[in-house]
Amino acid sequence: MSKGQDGEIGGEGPIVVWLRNDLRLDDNPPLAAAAETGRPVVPLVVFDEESKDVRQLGGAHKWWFHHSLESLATSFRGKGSQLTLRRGEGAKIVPEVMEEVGADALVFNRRYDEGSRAVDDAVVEALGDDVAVTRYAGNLLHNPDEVETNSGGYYKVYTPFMKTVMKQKRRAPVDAPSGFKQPDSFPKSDKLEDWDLLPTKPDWSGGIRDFWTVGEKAAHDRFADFCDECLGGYDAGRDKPDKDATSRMSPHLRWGEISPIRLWHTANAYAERRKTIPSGDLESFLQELVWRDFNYNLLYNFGPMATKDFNSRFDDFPWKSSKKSLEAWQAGKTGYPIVDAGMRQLWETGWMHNRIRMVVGSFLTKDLLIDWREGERWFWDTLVDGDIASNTAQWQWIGGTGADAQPFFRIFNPITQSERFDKNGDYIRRFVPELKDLPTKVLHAPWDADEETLEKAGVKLGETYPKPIIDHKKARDRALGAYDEVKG
DNA sequence: CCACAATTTAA
DNA sequence: TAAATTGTG
Repeated sequence: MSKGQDGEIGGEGPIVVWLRNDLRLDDNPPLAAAAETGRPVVPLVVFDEESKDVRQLGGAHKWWFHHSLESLATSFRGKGSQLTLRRGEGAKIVPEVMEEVGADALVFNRRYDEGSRAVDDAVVEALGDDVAVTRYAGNLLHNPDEVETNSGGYYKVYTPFMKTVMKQKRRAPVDAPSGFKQPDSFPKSDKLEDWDLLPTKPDWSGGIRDFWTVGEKAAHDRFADFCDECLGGYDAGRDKPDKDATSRMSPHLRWGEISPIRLWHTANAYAERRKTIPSGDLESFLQELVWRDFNYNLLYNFGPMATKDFNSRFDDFPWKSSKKSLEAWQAGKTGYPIVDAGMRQLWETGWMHNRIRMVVGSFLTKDLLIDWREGERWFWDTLVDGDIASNTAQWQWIGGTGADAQPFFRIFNPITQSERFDKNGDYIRRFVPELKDLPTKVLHAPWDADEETLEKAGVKLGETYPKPIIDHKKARDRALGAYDEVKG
């Protein structure tokens, strides 16, 4: 059985390409390698809710998954091929499909979380020795076991990891195959509609639909626009939630509609061509891609991350469980406009600006003292980009429990953050419309406004908009006190 | 009690 | 966004 990303594909019959978080034709190494052999290619997607320890998709995930598959199926049809959809346990379904088409080779991109790795190993095990399996590394800049410290370990700190990655050679992107040889007959396929991935009554997906275009082509188009309009000035622009100045590649990367290697090369080539992009802006963008690799490095080399504090000192941290506070946070009704704007953006669009993710995360874990796992779970359920590595790593970062985390005692002041990053209040006004007529100087902290100002804007605190559910100063002191208990 | 408007809610 | 629920003349 062959292994590794440069391995030849063994066997001589049809090849099954098992697609997972790589729903694309461009820069997809196993797909390209399979097409290149000239042997029949069978692209397969398995919807697996049965294998143990695999995290179930959240609602927003499912919406994206549906539309991404629709788009991918169209792409394959355009190349004279056909995407096969099957539902069930990976270790049962993959061998079944291979048998059905007489395939003797299986190729796929590696996955890095424990649960998925177990499924992949179980599939390989179930296939036995008559089938050649080749695993590729198509979804990261580097395989996490290929970025080592000088002493042969793995990085727990971002900056040295980033410096090593910047120096490292990485593979060049591979173009989408121009076509695929068909098998004698394609395996039977489920109907996408039967997977029930879309919400029915009520259909809550309108806000998401308005905000996003799903699929490989949309990802490339959006990124081209981003390079034209936002790459120059990215370093400062990315921190302004009221501007549309981030790449918004996160869901496309999450589902693998575009690869990080492709983004890396496209951004570099663009900056090369247009000499006007300041190098610091390009660098900042590339470093965001490195953060994604760093998170996978943590997950793969030190996981699990969704459940266990990276820094075990926090295992005994006195988190509070308050259903009421958690629900107010989830609903965007904390009484802190910047926090509420973020939480409502998430609910409406399936996404939240990264700057604001930090603000709401700090508020949940430090002001409300609620366990970061609660926040992580909510994000997993509501984000279209909820990523097994980045979501967990970022929650541990903001909660202070992670590797190279924000120190727990660094507690964001939601008012200062709001004034600094949403200076004109456009972001708040967009997502918290009941405050839109307040003058900007009181918008960030409406409880400080005088009666007349509130009345003129039609705001009645406690009625049209909540009073703050907690006093930040007191909450800050309480958090520091709680931290004393575990800081040792 | 209805017709329609306004508001809430749904992963 | 749009269905479901609540409010109003």
